[in-house]
Amino acid sequence: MNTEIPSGLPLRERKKLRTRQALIDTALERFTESGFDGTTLDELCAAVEVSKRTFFRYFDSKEDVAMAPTQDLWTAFLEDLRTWRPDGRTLLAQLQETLFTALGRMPDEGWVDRVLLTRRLAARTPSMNAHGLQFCDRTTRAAITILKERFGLADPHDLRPRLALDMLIAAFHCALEELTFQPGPANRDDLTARLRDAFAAIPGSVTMTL
Amino acid sequence: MNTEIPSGLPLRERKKLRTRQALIDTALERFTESGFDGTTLDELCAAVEVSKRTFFRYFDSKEDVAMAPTQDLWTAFLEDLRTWRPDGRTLLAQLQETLFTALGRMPDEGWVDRVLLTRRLAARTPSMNAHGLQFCDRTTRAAITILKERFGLADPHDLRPRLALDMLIAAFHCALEELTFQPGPANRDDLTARLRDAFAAIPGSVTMTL
DNA sequence: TAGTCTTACGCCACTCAGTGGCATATACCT
DNA sequence: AGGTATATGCCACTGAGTGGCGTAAGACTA
Repeated sequence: MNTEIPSGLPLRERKKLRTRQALIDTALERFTESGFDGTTLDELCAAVEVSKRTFFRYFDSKEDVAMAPTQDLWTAFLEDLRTWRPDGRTLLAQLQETLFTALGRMPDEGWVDRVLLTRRLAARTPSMNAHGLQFCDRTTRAAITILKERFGLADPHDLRPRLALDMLIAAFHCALEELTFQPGPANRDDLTARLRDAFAAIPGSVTMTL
Repeated sequence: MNTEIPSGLPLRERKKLRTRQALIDTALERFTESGFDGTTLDELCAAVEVSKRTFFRYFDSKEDVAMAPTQDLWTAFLEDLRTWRPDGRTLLAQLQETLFTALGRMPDEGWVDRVLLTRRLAARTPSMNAHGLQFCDRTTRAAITILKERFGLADPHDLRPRLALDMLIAAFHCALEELTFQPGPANRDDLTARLRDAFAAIPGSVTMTL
């Protein structure tokens, strides 16, 4: 169920990582079982044996703790984007590849399952959905800032980078949703495959007729 | 500052419309002046001389009241979408036109200003931004449902309609953002113009190279 | 115009998320 | 072992949002 704790760190740091992970796991468990609104923070904190005050030193909100796995992916994405050299291909194609790279850096044991739990929770909890979307929005803006820093992008009113990023996110959401409704367990490769499909559908969505 | 009240309605309904509008206007005023978090619902309710209990009979949340103007547009959009006959053109092109039509039905006195106030508030208030995005998401899903009802859309795994809708929303956000940073007042036509620019940028965003 | 019915509203008490302050404990360092 | 830094716990508080119930005000009917 867990991401292993790197043992090279000082005891204090290891403890912190462990409580953090315990909060995430327990939260996903309880939220899934009793619903997001049906679980109080006091209950969650009691289960992990941590004070509510401490909870808020680890996470910004009740929604935040359940979003952590997804958050990890996009944090990795932004990191990769910072150390990235464009080749001749399409911006969109390269963003897609960067996302694949980031995806490859996620723990492949249980990570996708946690992401799917998050997604299913968001599907039935408006405030979680809202929080997740807001996080995507922040990521988009951060990515644009990075693009602007690394390559001039002379015209600040050029809307294309922003639109390209939004398409990336949209495709990601599509892929996740497809995977959510897929019966049986899923792993990182399944997500990758769904992502490829979603990316492939982008050009057609612009020219599609009814 | 106000949307006029249709005088054909019974007194009770007119009163309701008036308190609703008063809540919206006062909220935008206070939020803009003192910040979203710097304004309590008790203050707002006191200013409009309404109990907090009543506030929640009109709106679902504190964020909701400030989003009302934008909400009106997308509600109109969905209405138009329901009574819509496809011609030979691109799905995306027709969605764009539907949005323009809906836009034409908004009150052109002050409406855009309210939308811009909302947008500026969202820019500096995470919870408002989140709420707004969540609303867009709901709209997207509703639109897809409508599309599916009206034309078979045989394959439920065809991602293109969803992606097209997301592009429409992305372009709308781009247009709004551009308008937000434009100095001086803005009217409905300005928004229309920005929208055209944003829509025009979509194909290029797929093929753009860096 | 009176009488009744309906519906919106106000009030009150309550739950729960989130915050600030301060005392205490626990890991770190020398 | 002793001093320092930092994470945690406890307590009291604010503010959003809800449920229940009595009351007032608009809406139909005669």
